[in-house]
Amino acid sequence: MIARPNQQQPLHEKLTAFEQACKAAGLRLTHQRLEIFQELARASDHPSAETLHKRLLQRMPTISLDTIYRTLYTFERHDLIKRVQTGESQARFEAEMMQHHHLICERCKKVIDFLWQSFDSTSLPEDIRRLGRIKTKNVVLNAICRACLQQDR
Amino acid sequence: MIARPNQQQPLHEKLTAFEQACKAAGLRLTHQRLEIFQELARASDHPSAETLHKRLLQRMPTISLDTIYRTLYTFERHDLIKRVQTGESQARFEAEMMQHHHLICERCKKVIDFLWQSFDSTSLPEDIRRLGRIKTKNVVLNAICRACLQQDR
DNA sequence: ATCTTAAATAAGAATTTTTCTTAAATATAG
DNA sequence: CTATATTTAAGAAAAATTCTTATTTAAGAT
Repeated sequence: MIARPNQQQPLHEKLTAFEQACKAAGLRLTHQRLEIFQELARASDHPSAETLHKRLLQRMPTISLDTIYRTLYTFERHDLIKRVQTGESQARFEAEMMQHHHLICERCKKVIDFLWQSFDSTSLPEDIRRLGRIKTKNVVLNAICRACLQQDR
Repeated sequence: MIARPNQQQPLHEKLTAFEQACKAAGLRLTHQRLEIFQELARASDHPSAETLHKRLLQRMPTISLDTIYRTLYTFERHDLIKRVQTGESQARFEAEMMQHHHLICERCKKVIDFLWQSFDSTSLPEDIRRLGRIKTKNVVLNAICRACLQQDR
C-alpha cells in the first residue's frame, strides 16, 4: 500500500485520460506532447526537463529542450502534471495525479512517493483552514532513504 | 497559536543563538554574516537572495550579491537557516528553525508559516517510517491566501 | 481529400539565476 | 599584533529557463 502510486493506474488509462483532457482544454494532440506525457507518466523518478529531454532524444532525435520546458509548463497549467517542490535548482515533474506524499533523500536527492490515507482523510484544524482556500495538503519528509543507509554499512 | 512562529522568539535571542552557533561551527562572526542573518531573521516573507541583497544594500552599499549567495549557503550547511521549497525558480530562505509548516499561495506566491502541534506530535505510521531515516516531517498547503481571496470581491 | 489557419515546433539567441576565479583589501580570533 | 579566513570587485562562467523567428503541423472548414 506504500510507495509507487504511479504504477497503480495502467499507462493506457492515463493516456486515454490525457487525450480527453487535451481535447477538453483545447490543446492540440501533437506527437511531441504525447511522447512527453508518456515518458513522464512512465517515469517514477520525478525527472527534470533536462532528464526527460535526454530520454526522449533516443526516440525523437530532433526534439528540443525548449519544447520540453514549454510543454511541461502547458501541462502544468492544465493540471495534467505537477511540479515537484524539492528545493533543488532544477525543477522536477510528475504525472502522478493521485493523492500522495513525498520523501526526499538528502543524500541522493531521490524523491520517493508514498501514500498516507489516514492523513488524507483527516481534515485540517479550523484555524489552519481559515488561512485561505486550501487546494492540496501534502506531507514532505526530509530523510535519508534506505538505499543510502545501506551504503553506510 | 497559528501563524507567525517567527515572532515567537525575540530577535536578540536568535542573534545570541546565532553567535554561539557560529562559534561552535568555527565560523568567523563577520559584519556581513551578522547583517545577513539579522535581515533574514527579521523577515517573515521568506525572501530570495536577491530580495535580501536589495534590502541590505540600503545599509551596506557595497555588499555583493555573490556574498549573499555564498553566505546563505554557508548558513544552510551549518543548519542556521533553511531553504524553502516553493517550486519557484528563485531559491527562498528562512531563519525560522522552530518546527512549523507552510502554506503557499498559488496566486501571490507568498509563503505563510503556521503551527500544527497535534500533527507534529503524532508519529508516522510504521510502514512510512521504514522508508528511511526521517529527519523532518512537514506539511505543505497549496492554497489561495486570504489576502488574495479578498481581492476577488 | 485538400485547404486554411491558428498553434506548435526547432534552432539558436537571450535572460535569469547561481557559482566560480583571481587578486587585493579587510577584519576576526587568538 | 599576527595569521588567516573572509569579503570584495570584476568579470567570467555555468546552469536553468524563456524568448524570437521562421517553418511546420494539426484540426477544423471546405
